[in-house]
Amino acid sequence: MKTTKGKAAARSSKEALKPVDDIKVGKRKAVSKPEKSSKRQAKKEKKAKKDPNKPKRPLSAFFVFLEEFRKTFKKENPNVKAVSAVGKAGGEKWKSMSEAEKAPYEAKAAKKKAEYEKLIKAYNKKQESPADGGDEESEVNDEDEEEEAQEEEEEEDDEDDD
DNA sequence: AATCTGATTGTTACA
DNA sequence: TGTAACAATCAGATT
Repeated sequence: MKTTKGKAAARSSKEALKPVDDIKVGKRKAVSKPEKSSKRQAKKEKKAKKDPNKPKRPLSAFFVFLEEFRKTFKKENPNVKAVSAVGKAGGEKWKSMSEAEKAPYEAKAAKKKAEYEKLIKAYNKKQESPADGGDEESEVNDEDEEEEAQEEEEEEDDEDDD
């Protein structure tokens, strides 16, 4: 049962038709120490959805850009239904973009990261055993810490000379 | 039916 | 320090 082992091209026959000969892209993992093979968690949250409160990792600038790119890509390529197509196209475009272009995306990603830290902290707290013999300074109030940090910071003041 | 896969890069987390 | 896996997406594919 190596359901999780599926090579870059094994079961699916749509995009998996790609030649696995020199595809070095799909080998991000198992680069030199596959001995452990002790994955901390499942690969997707779908299966390991045991903790619905667990915050997902912050999307990287690339992913933030991808979300927008996907719309555009699908709009111009409504026939393309392969996720890999957008991934590849987005990847190349991303590399083609200048850091100045990625800047706004990185800024967005930075916010996600900040929120993630906050969420993960709260998540850790919930996991921790609150029943700790000690003096707690009125910690939990209603065990319902809903996020409420909606701040729109637009720091765009850098366009003058050209 | 529900889980899983592929592909991109970045980022996070552990040893 | 470095590796390893996951973050979204979408429709097919597999269990």
